Amino acid sequence: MVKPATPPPKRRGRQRSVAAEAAILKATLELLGKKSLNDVTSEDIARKAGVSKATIYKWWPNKNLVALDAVGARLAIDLMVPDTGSAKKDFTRHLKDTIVFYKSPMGRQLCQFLAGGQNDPEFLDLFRKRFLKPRRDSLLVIWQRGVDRGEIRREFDGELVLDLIFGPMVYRLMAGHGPLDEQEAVAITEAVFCGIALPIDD
Amino acid sequence: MVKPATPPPKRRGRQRSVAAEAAILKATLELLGKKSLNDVTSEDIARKAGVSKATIYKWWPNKNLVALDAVGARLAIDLMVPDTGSAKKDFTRHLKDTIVFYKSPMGRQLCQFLAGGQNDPEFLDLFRKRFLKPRRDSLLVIWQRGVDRGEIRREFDGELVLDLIFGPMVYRLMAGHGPLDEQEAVAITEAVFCGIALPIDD
Amino acid sequence: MVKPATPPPKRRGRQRSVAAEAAILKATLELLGKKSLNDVTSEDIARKAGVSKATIYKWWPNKNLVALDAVGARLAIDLMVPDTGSAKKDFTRHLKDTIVFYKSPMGRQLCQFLAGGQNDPEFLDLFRKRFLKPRRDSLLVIWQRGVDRGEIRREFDGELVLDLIFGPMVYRLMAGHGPLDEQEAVAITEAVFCGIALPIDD
Amino acid sequence: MVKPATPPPKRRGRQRSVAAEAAILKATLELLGKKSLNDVTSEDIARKAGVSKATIYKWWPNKNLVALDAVGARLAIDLMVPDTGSAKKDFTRHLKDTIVFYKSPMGRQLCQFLAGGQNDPEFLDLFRKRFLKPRRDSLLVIWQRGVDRGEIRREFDGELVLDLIFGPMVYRLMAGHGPLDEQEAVAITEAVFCGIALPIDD
DNA sequence: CCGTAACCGAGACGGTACGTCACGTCTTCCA
DNA sequence: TGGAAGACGTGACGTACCGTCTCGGTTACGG
Repeated sequence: MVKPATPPPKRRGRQRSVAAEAAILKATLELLGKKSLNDVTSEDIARKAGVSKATIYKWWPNKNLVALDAVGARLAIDLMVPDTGSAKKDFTRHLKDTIVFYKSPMGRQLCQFLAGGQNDPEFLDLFRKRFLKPRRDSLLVIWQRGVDRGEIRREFDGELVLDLIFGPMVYRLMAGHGPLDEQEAVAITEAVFCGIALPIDD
Repeated sequence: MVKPATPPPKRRGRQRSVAAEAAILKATLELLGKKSLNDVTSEDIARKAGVSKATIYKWWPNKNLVALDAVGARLAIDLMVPDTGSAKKDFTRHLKDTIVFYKSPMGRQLCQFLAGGQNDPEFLDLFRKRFLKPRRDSLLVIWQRGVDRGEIRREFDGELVLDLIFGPMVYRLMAGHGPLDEQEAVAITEAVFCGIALPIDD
Repeated sequence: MVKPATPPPKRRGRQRSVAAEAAILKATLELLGKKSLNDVTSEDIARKAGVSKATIYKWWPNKNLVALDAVGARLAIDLMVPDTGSAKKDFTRHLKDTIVFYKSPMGRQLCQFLAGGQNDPEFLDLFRKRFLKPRRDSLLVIWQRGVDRGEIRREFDGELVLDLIFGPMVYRLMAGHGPLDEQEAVAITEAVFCGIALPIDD
Repeated sequence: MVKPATPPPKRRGRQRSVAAEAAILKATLELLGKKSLNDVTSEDIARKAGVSKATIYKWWPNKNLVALDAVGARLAIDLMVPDTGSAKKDFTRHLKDTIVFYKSPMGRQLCQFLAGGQNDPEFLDLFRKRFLKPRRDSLLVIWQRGVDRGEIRREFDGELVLDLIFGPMVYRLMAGHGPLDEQEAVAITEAVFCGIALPIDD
């Protein structure tokens, strides 16, 4: 799956089992709903998927990448970006949704992956490419629209804007040092858009 | 050390070896400069400190908490907060310094700890209490001064302000999806203070 | 090996490595020739056998039972019982051989096992079943022939006869309080067969 | 205790605590009634005796020798040898008593010591000198009387006679492969005195 | 009658082996 | 020839007991 690329052009012998792959991803996803990434063992996955451990390692170089695919495949679906006509509203809306999802047991994976990536640069890289990048690219659309409509100042890089908005969420998700709910989402976008400085209304 | 609490004024029996504790923390710190937290084994620490593994486990429930103490003890020193007369300048200054430190090999620990904490709530909790909290409390002073001087709007919670400023840094440190240097530090505080929205008026 | 029971006619998956098992037993045997049973560590065995410690513990519950199998497998070979036509000569002959063997560095295992068994009833039980019993059963043949030929009084239990002959040897082997050589072997069987009492010749 | 030898001619400083020593021996003895020798840890003894571990190691080189002293001190008392006028009766009587004692929970120490001695020649040596030798010397008296009275053939060494009688018991105590009771005691001495061979004459 | 040496309890220490766990690889047989 | 079963080597884990070593404090001799 990591390198699906070209669909197999027909090979001799038994063909790769699509069922096995699906079972592996499904099992991984379910397990990740219950345990943290590194409490899920490769044997857990194999057993639950009714699959051999060797089959897993045949197609993925390690456990983490299985999880990445499992979560990635799933989230590819629900990538939809609001378009209310206001960048601020769009960001607020998306931030709220994102927070709700990532706080759910099924959604802690973002943190798990970031955590896993700290000890595995290769994995972190893939995580960015296959997980983060697509989402961020979608969100950049909001930013671009905002800039185009004259809602957002041009001098700030789009990437930076995303980090200004989602960085605080990521921080709180990972460190858990403060509340994280719809109210915070509103406050964050409000602050990012309007700034925390008092107008120097001399 | 994890629970030093009240240092008992006089205890019977052989006193806990200060040398051993110091050696453990020192060794841990040095090892953390070279390897990631979970590549440092308890035996590494024991060997390098010239200490028995059992001694480590007598005082710390696991390796992570040793590392926490090691780093904590060290950083307790260099907690100093700028005071230029401008909250924005103070935050910018501190953000720059912090970025430099956390990007150094010796400073990756913040990420390691956040990563470790994802699989160990108890550890995460302690990390917040003993590592995060003191730093944040110090930084709140900057915010408070800003509010008092009329530089910062009262309606934003101080904790939120910290996350607005440091969240983006944490995010980039952990995910590595974008650059992180002095220039970014300036851009972040600029954006957080002034907002990314275009003034509507003209 | 500890519970080979019925060798399953065909099993799925990778078969248990005969080479590994043989290497383990061989290594154990060699180590036992040099050190006492409890100076031989499981890591010694693993290293010398080029095998993982986990593999050892997969098949044997502990080190002692490995040793038991190692020695047992070896001694299964040289179980041969003399048949000179005289029970007394047979016993004497066998006692001599046995003494020579058990006094050799490679043969101290009987004592090691008896020693180990004092702290582990389960091990002692297995030692009896897999080590002692077969040897004693073989030796009972000598006794039976003696009874059949009218050389030995019927009123003594065969088991008791074995203990009368081998008990003194075991005692001296373990306690080391007296010499133990061919001469003693002769004296023991002589005494056991003819008694130490003076005939009341009147 | 191990080397009391000459009572100290008066030393400066605090005197050795008789109470501590007694407590250690008492505690050891009680623990040996419940657990096997090497399940009794030095800390068990220290705790139960209300004594410091260092105090133990100050006077005894290791745990086993403490146990030896503990048991030795106790058994020094009940060394009494029957004198019925018949060596065979005397031996039978003593064998019965001995079996009863050694089969009791408190009396398993003989086996424990022999077991412990297999890995510690020095300990085994001391065990022989301080435990075995005195008992055997006492029992030799029975043998000597038997010889003097013309009950026992002169050509057998006294030491050998003891092993003929007590070897089977030791063997069964340690290996547990056969019953051991009064009946066996009678059978053993009967066999040893009269021999197991059928008289050839008729 | 005071100093000092030898003792004592408590308990921390370095060391060594234990048996367990998860990883990712390898081997065998079956479909 | 792909895949399930499952055994394998590796290497870290945290625990247990050993016998040693400080501590602070307690006798009791000898000056």
